[in-house]
Amino acid sequence: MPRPRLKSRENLVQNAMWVFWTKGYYATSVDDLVKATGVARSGIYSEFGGKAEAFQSCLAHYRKVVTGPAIAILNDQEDGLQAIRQYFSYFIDKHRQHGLPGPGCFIANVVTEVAPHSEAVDREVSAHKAKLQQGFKAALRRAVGQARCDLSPSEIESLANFLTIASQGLWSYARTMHELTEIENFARDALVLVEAKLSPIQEEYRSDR
Amino acid sequence: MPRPRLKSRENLVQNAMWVFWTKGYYATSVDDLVKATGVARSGIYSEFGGKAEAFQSCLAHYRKVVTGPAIAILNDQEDGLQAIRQYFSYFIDKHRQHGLPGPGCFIANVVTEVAPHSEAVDREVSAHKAKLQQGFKAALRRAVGQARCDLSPSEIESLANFLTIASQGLWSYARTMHELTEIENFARDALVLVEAKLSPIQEEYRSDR
DNA sequence: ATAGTTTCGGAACGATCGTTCTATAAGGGG
DNA sequence: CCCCTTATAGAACGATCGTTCCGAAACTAT
Repeated sequence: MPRPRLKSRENLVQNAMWVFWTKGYYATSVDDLVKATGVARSGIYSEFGGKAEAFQSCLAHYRKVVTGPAIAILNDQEDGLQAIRQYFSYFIDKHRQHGLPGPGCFIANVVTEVAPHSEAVDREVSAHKAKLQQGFKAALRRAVGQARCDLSPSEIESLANFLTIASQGLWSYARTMHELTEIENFARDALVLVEAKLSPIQEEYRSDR
Repeated sequence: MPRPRLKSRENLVQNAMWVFWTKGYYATSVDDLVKATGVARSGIYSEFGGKAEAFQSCLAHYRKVVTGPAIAILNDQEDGLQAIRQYFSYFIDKHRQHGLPGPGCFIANVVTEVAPHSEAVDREVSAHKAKLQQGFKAALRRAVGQARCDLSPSEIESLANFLTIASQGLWSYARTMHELTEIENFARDALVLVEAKLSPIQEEYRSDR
């Protein structure tokens, strides 16, 4: 009965997400969304409700199609160390496709710009952080078992938390980096540190304080 | 001869900086600056030139009064490890004063929100990153000497780069953290990793790939 | 006291913001 | 065929944006 939607509606969320991701929330106008998506103003309002809700939907979409698969690698790849390696490779590949300076991680951008102003966004960010951290933890647990070293559960928890926050720094700076090797070097160094932690004798040489 | 400026002009940059720092660039209006600083619109325009220039001045001011002293600790504190410890303590103390969730690091906020849209801001961010990284490098060099271990210059460079980017993640997430211990734990874990790196025997147990 | 100079407070500008509304176009069921 | 529903494009809304402008206030040097 009704007039059929134009095909542009199929990719509405995907295209809107890209605009918010690269330009940020406040610097993106509804007109930007109209132009970038090819969907009429009313279409955007009927689909999302408003700019704030559109942003929220794009953020959820990002978690589903971008960070979801990345965290799945951490959870599913049997070799724990290899899982962490592939997690970084996943984002590095994305940045290779997008070109540098890249868009970084949508969530990393949102943490500083929007999360402090919106409870709903803050909850989404917290949920992501928890999922990522638990992914790192799962991967580290497997790595510890495979390396037969003696990291305690609380040490694994700490290291997972550290990796979560540290990689946030990487995806932030990816927005200003001009060379892919800068990202690759960080990932390599992170893995070297994890591997050092997994060395069975690390306890003997703890610092004195 | 002329009418004297009100005393509010003395703290103009300081107060304007705080607004940009906590609210971000696009979410801050010139009216917000007027209200927060107590300086008339014309005063702000005669002082800075415009909103963009005001932001640039505040960013430079932030580097002078906030990150400058922090990086000075890395460069001046004789004990290299202690220098890194005090660098983190410096920001943790600031967040203790400000309360949580805190403002994070102004520059960390700017990297994601503004740097991709402004060459001038991007240059300021790059300059900061270089200074911080070279501070970490100087502190690490002293720490290596004091621990009598065998880290190569390029390994020191890598570790300094890693710490620079990783701490960026910390100051980003500080905007959403509700417990000071979350920040303290990250700092502690970072130092544990550095200390592990400084163990003289770490080379023997390198991973196989 | 008066004239001169600069800041102050706030009105006013055009542009753009997010949002709402309206008239038109496009198909499916009677 | 006509009607009904819904999406479209775009006009229009009030609010707010960054910026400019102006009269009144405030202090000094004469």
